[in-house]
Amino acid sequence: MEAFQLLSRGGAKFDKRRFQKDVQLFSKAPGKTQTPSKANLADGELPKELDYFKYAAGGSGKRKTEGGGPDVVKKRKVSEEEDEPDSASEDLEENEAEDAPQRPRQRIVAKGSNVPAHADSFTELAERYQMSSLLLSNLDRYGYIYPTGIQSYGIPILLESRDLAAISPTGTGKTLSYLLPVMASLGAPSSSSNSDAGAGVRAIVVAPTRELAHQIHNECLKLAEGRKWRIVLFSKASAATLAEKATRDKVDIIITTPLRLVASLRSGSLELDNVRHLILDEADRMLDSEFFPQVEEILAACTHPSIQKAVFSATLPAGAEKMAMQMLQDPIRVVVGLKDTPLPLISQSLTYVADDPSKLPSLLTYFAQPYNPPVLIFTSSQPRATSLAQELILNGVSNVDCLHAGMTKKEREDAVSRMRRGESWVMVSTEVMARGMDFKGIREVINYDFPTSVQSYVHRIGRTGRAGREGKAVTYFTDDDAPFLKAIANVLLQSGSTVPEWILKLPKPSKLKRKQMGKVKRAETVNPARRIGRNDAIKKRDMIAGSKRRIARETRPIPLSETTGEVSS
DNA sequence: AAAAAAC
Repeated sequence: MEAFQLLSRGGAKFDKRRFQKDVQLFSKAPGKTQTPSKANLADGELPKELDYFKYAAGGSGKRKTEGGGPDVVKKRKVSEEEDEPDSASEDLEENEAEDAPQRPRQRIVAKGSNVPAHADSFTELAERYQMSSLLLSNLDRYGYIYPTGIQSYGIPILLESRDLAAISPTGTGKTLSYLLPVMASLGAPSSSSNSDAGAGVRAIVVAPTRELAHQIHNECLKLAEGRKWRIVLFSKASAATLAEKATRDKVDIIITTPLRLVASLRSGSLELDNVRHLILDEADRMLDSEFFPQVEEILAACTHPSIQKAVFSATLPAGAEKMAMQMLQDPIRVVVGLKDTPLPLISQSLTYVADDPSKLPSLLTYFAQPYNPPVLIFTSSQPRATSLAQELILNGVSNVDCLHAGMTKKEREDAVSRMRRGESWVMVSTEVMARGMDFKGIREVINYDFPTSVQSYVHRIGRTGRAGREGKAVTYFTDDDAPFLKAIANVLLQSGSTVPEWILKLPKPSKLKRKQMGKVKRAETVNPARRIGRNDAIKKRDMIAGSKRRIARETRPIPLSETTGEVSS
């Protein structure tokens, strides 16, 4: 591992010309620059639904501290010039009024009892809820100009102490949607004269990976600047410190992964009886079968009668949503855009690679041509991530990094910071990077291994195209991936990308399976050996059906493209 | 449907 990091450190220097296209895009900002300012916030004439332009201004604005300020302007320009009434924008506008909008608009639906009015600006929020001027100036300092859709709807709901299930696409500012109201309603740090604060931790944010918890912690620290909040990124070390009561009582917010918190609960070193705010980020992940038992334990430990709970995600399958609604009290459900759908800003494509051995050559061909770094590559397992990274390095690809949960804490941290500094051109990773991570300006996501669910797909490709930027996502698929191909293809379609017609003609796997069960005798579907030598049609159908009982390896894999005629009938 | 991730 070390050797390969060394290898990856060497090689060509960062080539600025690679970015020239952007630099030009950014700097040739036209007359209508209109630097976002407070004056804009005051005009109060904003539409009820926040459009992408507005969203982009708010979201990419925060990048001005990290680099490339003018992109706020750039995005605005792009949005204004675009008048592509393509299927994606139409989808998103299905509930929109009659005025034919030139820009795609987000559809925002808030359901629940007595839904608080949304707020169109941060100043409006501050006035309505007496938010501290410090929070407001920190927003300003970090370039948050306009609230995004989810912020504009979600923040008032949380500030009015309501429970919330928030569904909003990747990269649309969900983190701020809960951090801001939590900090605003905590009022002041516990250590100061805050009479009704009580003793012990007052707010908890739970996230599925260390990297994401770390990132949320950083965001939280930004908002807290200038005041002595005690915001703790929960780790082994901080857990040990928090075991002392004197320390524990002064903590305001803990940001943690579930098992870390549960470990402290079990050891009796931490009590959550004063927790007033509990946030589950990546809620569907937190409620899946692996994490849910831990989340249950956390929920059970939060015994304060007036606890506020909220869940956030870009995806929330029906089952997870049901569970979420059960744990929430009189919740309000906010959906921005279409559930389980990527932003149309991400141009997606599917690439057929016949089988696993064909993937590496395809990827190397890709890297042999000019490409836009940084690129994030997803594999299905830790060993595959490691070996793919090594292969890329051996084949001369520059600045390759790897990140998966099998690496040490330090290795992971180092990989993330190289990514943050823009030193990684190519990051090979696993599902651990799929959710929540906000690396600035990832230009392209490559699904080297096919994602195992629509949710995984949506989150993975959501690492690009964040905060109003454009992004590109390529997904490799093999014959083995056929059973799940159509579901993903539909996601592409729904978000405005195009899909080869033959893929759309694929029947639903389950349906086909049933059909096949009717035709093929039971014994044959049970015994894979019996199928060898059968005619191609059956083999093909087997592949499409994705039966676990695969045809023996010696059978030549049949490219899916050759099979469409038959299976689509 | 299944791996990854959480300590």
